Amino acid sequence: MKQIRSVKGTHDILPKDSHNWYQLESIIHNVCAKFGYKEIRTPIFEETNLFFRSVGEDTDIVSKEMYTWKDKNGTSLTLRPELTASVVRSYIQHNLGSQSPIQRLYYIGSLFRRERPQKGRQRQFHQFGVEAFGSEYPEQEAEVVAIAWHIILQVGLLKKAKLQINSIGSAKCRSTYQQALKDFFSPHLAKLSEVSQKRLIKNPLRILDTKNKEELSILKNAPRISEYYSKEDKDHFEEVKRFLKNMDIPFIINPTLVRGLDYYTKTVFEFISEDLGSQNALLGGGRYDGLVENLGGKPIPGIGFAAGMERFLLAIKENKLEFKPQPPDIYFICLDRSGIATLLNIANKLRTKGYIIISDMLRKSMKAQFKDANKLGARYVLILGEDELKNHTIGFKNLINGNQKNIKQENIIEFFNNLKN
RNA sequence: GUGGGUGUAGCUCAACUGGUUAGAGCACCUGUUUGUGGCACAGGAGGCUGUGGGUUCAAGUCCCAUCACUCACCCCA
Repeated sequence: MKQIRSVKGTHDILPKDSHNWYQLESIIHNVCAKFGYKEIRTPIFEETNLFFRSVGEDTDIVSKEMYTWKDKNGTSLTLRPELTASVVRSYIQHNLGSQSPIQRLYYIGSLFRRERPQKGRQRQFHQFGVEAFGSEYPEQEAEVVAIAWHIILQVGLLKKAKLQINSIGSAKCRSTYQQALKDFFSPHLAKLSEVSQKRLIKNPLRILDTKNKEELSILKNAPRISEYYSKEDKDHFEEVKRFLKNMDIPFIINPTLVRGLDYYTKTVFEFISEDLGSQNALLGGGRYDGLVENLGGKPIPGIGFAAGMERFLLAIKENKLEFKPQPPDIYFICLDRSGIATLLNIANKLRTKGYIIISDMLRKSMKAQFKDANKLGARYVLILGEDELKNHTIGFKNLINGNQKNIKQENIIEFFNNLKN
């Protein structure tokens, strides 16, 4: 019979790795809490229309990468390929804006895109991200970037992650710029790739982040978005930069950074890491002042970012910054079957006091149990054998220095509490 | 969707131009120590060499197909 494997592009998170996920998640929760952001959890699938209207029908994500099916009642449903759309939907649906003019949210969850897997890219993958609704001011950019910066600091990747920022202007200046790009590229039409030719019509901005060498050389002389900023756009971007400098968050300006989703406006940014291979974006985001309105809400400005959990963990691993799993405090050894009930009872009492205790389930030899204790990194071993049972005591051994003594069973909790101090 | 690379033990990898029973390290189990871990030594278990076909006296090795994994393009976290 053919063995069933996990589906292409999906991965099991095995016990030897799961603690790394747990640690990363707890850093995310802690940092977000420091900024007053609250977690939001939305369903894993949505109506397909949500992504048409937010991400954009012409993007690759929507046009060829979504897992979409028809529900029994005929509605088209889709496994979410990104999370901003869902969060905005939820924000509008529950009228969160009326509870407070500022909504600071963050999320952690699975996403699905049907792409060819490669390093740092899977079909089911995980992102965390933040979304802040309500403020049009540049300090909101500063705050959101600072959250990203703090998380990167906490996981130890600050030296490896480079922040790039750009402004793609507000909707008005962007449309004149797009026209300018069309005018500029038209004479070079023949030299452009097929994809770029299509983009020239639909979304000329996207030509800017091409990797094609020939196109890059044409690009050198292309008009810059910065020449088309309105005064307001320009001032806004200057303020963002000033605030970041004041927080000592280093960045470089990348005028070709445009990002692939349709909804971005003004500030866009990415943290790049060189340890990720070709898919080098660790985290990316930007402002999306029109999105809430686009999806049927009030004209509320918003800004956020999304970060790849797998990419974070990959970079953490490459830099040997992996978290240490928590070892048990105590390994409880039983030598005599008649002692099992007593062992389970005492172990449970110690657990209610907060100790992590592991005991053998295979009735192994004492030697094998000691080996387990050592392998698991337990600090202490408790031993319950014939003699101890007879005398109502427990053998105690410190595995670090080898010291050993006998303790009365009734005093065991007190003994450990004193040990801690 | 397109292109390259790789498939041998749980993991990392050996096996000269095709040649006898496919090996090693790590991990696992047991023992040296009948109630004491790490270290050392000894032993054990674990394989349809991804799958199917072909060439050959003979295939892990060569050829074809297929599947899987992987990297890259496109695009994105």
